[in-house]
Amino acid sequence: MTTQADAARANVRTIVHVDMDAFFASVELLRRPELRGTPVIVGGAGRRGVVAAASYEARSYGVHSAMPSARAKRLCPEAVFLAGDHALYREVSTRIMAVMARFTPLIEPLSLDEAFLDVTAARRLFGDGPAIAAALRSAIFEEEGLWCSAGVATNKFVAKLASEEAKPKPSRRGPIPGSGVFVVAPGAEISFLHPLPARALWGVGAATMAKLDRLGVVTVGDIAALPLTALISGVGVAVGNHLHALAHARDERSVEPHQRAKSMSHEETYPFDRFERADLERDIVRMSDSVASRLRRAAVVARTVTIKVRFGDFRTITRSLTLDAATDSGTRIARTARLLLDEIDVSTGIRLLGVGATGLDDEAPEQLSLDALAADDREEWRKANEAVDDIRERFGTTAIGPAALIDPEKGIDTGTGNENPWG
DNA sequence: TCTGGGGTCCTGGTCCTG
DNA sequence: TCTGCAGGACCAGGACCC
Repeated sequence: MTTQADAARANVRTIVHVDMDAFFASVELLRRPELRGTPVIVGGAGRRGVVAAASYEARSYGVHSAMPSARAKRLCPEAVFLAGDHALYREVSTRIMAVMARFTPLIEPLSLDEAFLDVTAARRLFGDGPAIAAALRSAIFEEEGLWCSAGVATNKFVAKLASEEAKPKPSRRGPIPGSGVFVVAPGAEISFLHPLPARALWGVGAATMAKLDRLGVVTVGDIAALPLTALISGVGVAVGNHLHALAHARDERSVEPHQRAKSMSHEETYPFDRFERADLERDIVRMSDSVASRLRRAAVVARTVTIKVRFGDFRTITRSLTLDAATDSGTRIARTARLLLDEIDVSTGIRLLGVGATGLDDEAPEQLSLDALAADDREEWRKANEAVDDIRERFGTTAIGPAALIDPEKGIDTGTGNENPWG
């Protein structure tokens, strides 16, 4: 454990990583308290669903997130499956982030249930890093009834691994409580890191671990002991440099509070493979509309439209097209996505379809477009889109949608410019 | 066992342009 | 006018994260 004076003397940053414990499952238990003590699994219970979150009781059976739900059911037949309510999780997450904001404005959310906080300046007001982490943890529990684990260290990456150490551990006799807060004192990073398995490093997944295996690497310490050239020849330049830095506890990244999204997408796996192009085209319209709506809500426009197709044999391809001018129009995105889909043979069956937008920018859309709608029409459609967004804001996302989604006989936008899927 | 959804980042190939 | 080269943009896929 470090003290405030120690940290100040060392003139180092104090980073706290906060990670909610089994977040989705814990939120569900708040409104279903009768399920406490029983294994709860949040995720798709359908044919092709996977586990989004599992309570520690479920984890003691070997269930973990991203596991196919069918397998989770076999491992833990008595588990209660819940569909999940992302709108609720988002609401709770917003309130939790507000609690964090009382300690520091330097908060970088990683997801709904995780965030980095730079509390270096906050130490003067609230005490040292461990004290802040403990106070934060108590405040979140008092106000939301949810526990989190916190890691305290001098950089983001070590703080993240530290929060993992603080977490409860599943066991057959019930969850074993964690310490709640785990501190890696300045100067103790190497002795903390080196015994950990190499897989613990951010960026080491199955593929990279297989390459590291061939280099005889087991622990983080093994990576640190390798010459950089050997590491690079084994895993590539970018990954090699990255892992070499992490294994020596070097991570200079700052906590970035305001990160703009770089892409937005919507994809769906079908319960059964789809073969009909007309079905897929209707989904293209629906997904494009959803992506465009999110772009407008975020006040950004996209230059590149991407579709993702996963075939029945799990082979996955993407196709993308960069527009001459950025857009936030569902019509434009759908038209582009349909052009991309036209070049794909769907006769073997489609398991997943997705539409994405990348190359996001703040600039006004369609300013330079020559082939898009005439300027007056664009203005009309902009107003129409704004009206649609307004209706959805007030009455929900399903209150209004493209006409092509209502009448399957009618067909959709044929891509000639003035036609559109809305009417 | 049969593999979600929404993201980020990296790499390598191709094409275009100066 | 042709060729070679370098750099950038675009495209596709892979790996990884929560």
